[in-house]
Amino acid sequence: MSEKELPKAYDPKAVEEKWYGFWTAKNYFHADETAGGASFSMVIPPPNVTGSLHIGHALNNTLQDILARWMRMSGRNALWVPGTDHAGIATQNVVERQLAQEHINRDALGREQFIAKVWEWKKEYGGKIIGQQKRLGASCDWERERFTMDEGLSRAVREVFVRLYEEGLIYRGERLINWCPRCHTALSDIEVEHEDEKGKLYHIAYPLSHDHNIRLTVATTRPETMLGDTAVAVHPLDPRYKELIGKMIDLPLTTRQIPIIGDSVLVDLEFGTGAVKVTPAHDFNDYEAGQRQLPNLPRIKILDDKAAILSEIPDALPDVLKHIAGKPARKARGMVVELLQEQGYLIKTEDHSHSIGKCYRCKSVVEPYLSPQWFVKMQPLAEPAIKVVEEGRVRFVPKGWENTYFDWMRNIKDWCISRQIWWGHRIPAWYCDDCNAITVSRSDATSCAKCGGKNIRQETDVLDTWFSSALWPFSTLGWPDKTKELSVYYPTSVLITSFDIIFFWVARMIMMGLHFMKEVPFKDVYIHALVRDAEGQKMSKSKGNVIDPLVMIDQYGTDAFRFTLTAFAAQGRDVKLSPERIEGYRNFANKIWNASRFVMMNLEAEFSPNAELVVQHTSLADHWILSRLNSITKDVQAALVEYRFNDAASTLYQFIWHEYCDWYLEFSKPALYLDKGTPARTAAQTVLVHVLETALRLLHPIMPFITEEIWQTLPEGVRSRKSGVRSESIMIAAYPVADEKRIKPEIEQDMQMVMDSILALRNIRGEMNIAPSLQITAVVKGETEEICRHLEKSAGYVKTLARVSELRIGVNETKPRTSATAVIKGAQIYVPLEGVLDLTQERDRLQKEIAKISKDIEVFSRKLSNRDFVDKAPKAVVEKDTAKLEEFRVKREKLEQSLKLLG
RNA sequence: GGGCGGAUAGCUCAGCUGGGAGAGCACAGCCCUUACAAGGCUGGGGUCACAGGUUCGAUCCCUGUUCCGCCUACCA
Repeated sequence: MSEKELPKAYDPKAVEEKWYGFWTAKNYFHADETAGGASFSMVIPPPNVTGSLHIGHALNNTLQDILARWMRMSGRNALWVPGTDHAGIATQNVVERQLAQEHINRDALGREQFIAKVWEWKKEYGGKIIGQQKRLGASCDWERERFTMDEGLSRAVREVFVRLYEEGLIYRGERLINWCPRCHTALSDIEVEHEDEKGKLYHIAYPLSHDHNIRLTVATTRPETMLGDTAVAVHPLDPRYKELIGKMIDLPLTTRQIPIIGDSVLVDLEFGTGAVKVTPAHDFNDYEAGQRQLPNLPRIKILDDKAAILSEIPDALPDVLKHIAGKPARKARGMVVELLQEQGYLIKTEDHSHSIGKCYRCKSVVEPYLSPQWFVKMQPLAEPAIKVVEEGRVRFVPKGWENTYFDWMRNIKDWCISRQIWWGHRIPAWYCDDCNAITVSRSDATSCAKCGGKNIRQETDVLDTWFSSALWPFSTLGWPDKTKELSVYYPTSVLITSFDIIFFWVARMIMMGLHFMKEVPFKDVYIHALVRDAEGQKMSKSKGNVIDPLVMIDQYGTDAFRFTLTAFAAQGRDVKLSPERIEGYRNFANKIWNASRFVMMNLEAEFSPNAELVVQHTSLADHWILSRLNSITKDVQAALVEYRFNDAASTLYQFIWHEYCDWYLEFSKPALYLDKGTPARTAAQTVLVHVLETALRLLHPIMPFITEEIWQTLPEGVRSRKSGVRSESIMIAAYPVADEKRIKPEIEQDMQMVMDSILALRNIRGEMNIAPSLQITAVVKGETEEICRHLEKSAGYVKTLARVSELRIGVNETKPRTSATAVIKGAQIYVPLEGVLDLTQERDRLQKEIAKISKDIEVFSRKLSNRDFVDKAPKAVVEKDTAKLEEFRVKREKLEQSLKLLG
């Protein structure tokens, strides 16, 4: 047989590292900005340095790698920029925890030392995820790997900050913001996750100042904040209370008297008691209502930065504070309620569920907190960003996500960008102790820009991590310098990401890209699904349902894992993943492996394809598989263009397994068993290996490793060439392009008839329990001479694949006595059963089939006797159905005859 | 409260602009046939969530209902 033999089963471990090393050594992943040609570019969503590759990254990176490899093979100057995000709060938390184990406290360490520790940590662990992306096969240009805190990107951050400040789009002010008492920092609105919680609604009576016998009952879920109440609101149209507006009320537990105000936004007539306590320092609604109604309404803070009750609150009774000062808000709640009850102010308590905000990093309850922060004015930036999506200059795929984007963008609020942590880009602003002016500067300031004084100190806050991510598409390409990279690769071609960071990242990139580059950052945004477990649950460590990509890769191989993710990445659907699925595609990899092994076994070492021989000796099966190959090449290309990754995957799966392996390899066997050098054999070999080689190239973007491994073992002459030069790797070979002339529907139809005949005969064998080893006789009655001639030519296929020793074909053939019958389009097939038959079973089968077809006939007759249908439906449809009905009738007649003949 | 998506075979899902319901897995039967048992061949299995409407005809379009996800919100 052959000199070249592959191992019997595909072993991913043995090949993956080898080829990844090869590709890297050859520098294939590197994109050359001076190379010219049409470019294709993407930036990776930078994973957190703290992260390790989870299944979401794996899907995200796989899809990008498919595009990168496909585009590269298609001749584009393809760049995929990798990198990591410093992930301010997340990383600081991780390092703090690590230090805590060594009993080191952040504050004791000091800012400088702590940051040094984080860098140390980053150096040691920050590269972990990069290594994992490499195991996934990611073809990123690693020479261009960036980090959001590296020198160049930090420069971009400062440039952006200063320019926005100078344009008046960044400002500092005291506002009510979301505060995480655990991380000890401000958060932006979208960094707060809302969760439903079962709580209580407390009804508390506030006595009117001028007459203690009249009491107004307010309802609240947070009684402890009442110490910060500075008003009570009622609806201005509420007949119960409108007389009271403007009157004063005594705030229980304090000596404070506060006004009753009317506010139609704050108060819902239908809810609670119709009266609301107003705590502007600790509630967003109340803060806004205060600004709306009484700009001078005092804001009394009652919680400190750890969400504990302050020890000094204006007008609070001393005994109250002695009691609860220093207690966390939640604990204080019960104590306040107790006090109110003792003093007769608590009217009642009822169950009530409402949503509370939690920190997206540490899940602590977030407090509205009054503090000075830095903000970006968003509306001027949002408007052009809305426009480009409306105009289609940025296209979301699937389109539905555009609504999500618009909703948020049209109601956008100013972005709180300051964080009270240490790890991140320190805000380049300096406060002057002499004149209080703020100096904002690209380089570290040494004196006050206003008074020239040297008494300045830098802002201690750092920027929100997402501030630097927003610049990613251009900062990674060298901005603010005018680089060749920017001119070649910006705007990038497509961004691949998941929906949960549309606000955090996608929207902000569009805004910043438009503002600073005057051009969109990417033309398409492909939003992929979220990966869930087999039960549809979000994967999380606490649920214990996490599938570790690295474990899957170890177990089933990278290619099988990648293929699984691709196959399930249907647009707009969540991916439900389970190891069994990966196993299924591991089997696919093995199938490809063995098919290749078969091909190789049937090639001489010195084999070289012979195109001329193919022209002269091409069989029907050859034409057929070539037609199918070109047809699916077209489909795969079309699917990739439209980001229908799953369609590309299933098309290839279907073709390789069920057309190439199941049928074509079997068809080719007779020719392959001819003597060496026989023209028909050489022709078959040529087609066999050509289709394999093309299919491997089509599949390479999804399954890079196995395709390279097999491709490299193919004989020299059959590996595709690029401009006449044999490619030294499949990853730089040309991506197949369909040759439309080779797609021949009539050939596919002819082949279908052959396959139908084989299926029919197999079916008879199966149903009649004819031993597989037993050769049978088959009689075919074709409806026309043409059909008979065609089947006669293909008799070899039928004989081999259906194990038929004697095959009689003709228009005048008749049904032999006691034979099984099968009807296919254009012919009847009979198998004499003498010696092998089970009459009862066969009778059952025929009766069943007659019943089935009778039902079809009934349906169609009814349809065709409907005058409306015949008159109004398109002619072609009516004709088609009429023909079908006739076909069914003939078929039924044949079946009934067979049944009779069977006796 | 607002919005989006889903409901098709036991399971997971395809079904493009309406024209006799599909795949994979699982299941059952038969096969170690010289590429592959991680395999081959064959088979069973569905009122397309429910109720209306449009149409000659609806899994597909429209309306409503129920259930399930998710996003979003200033639900004291």
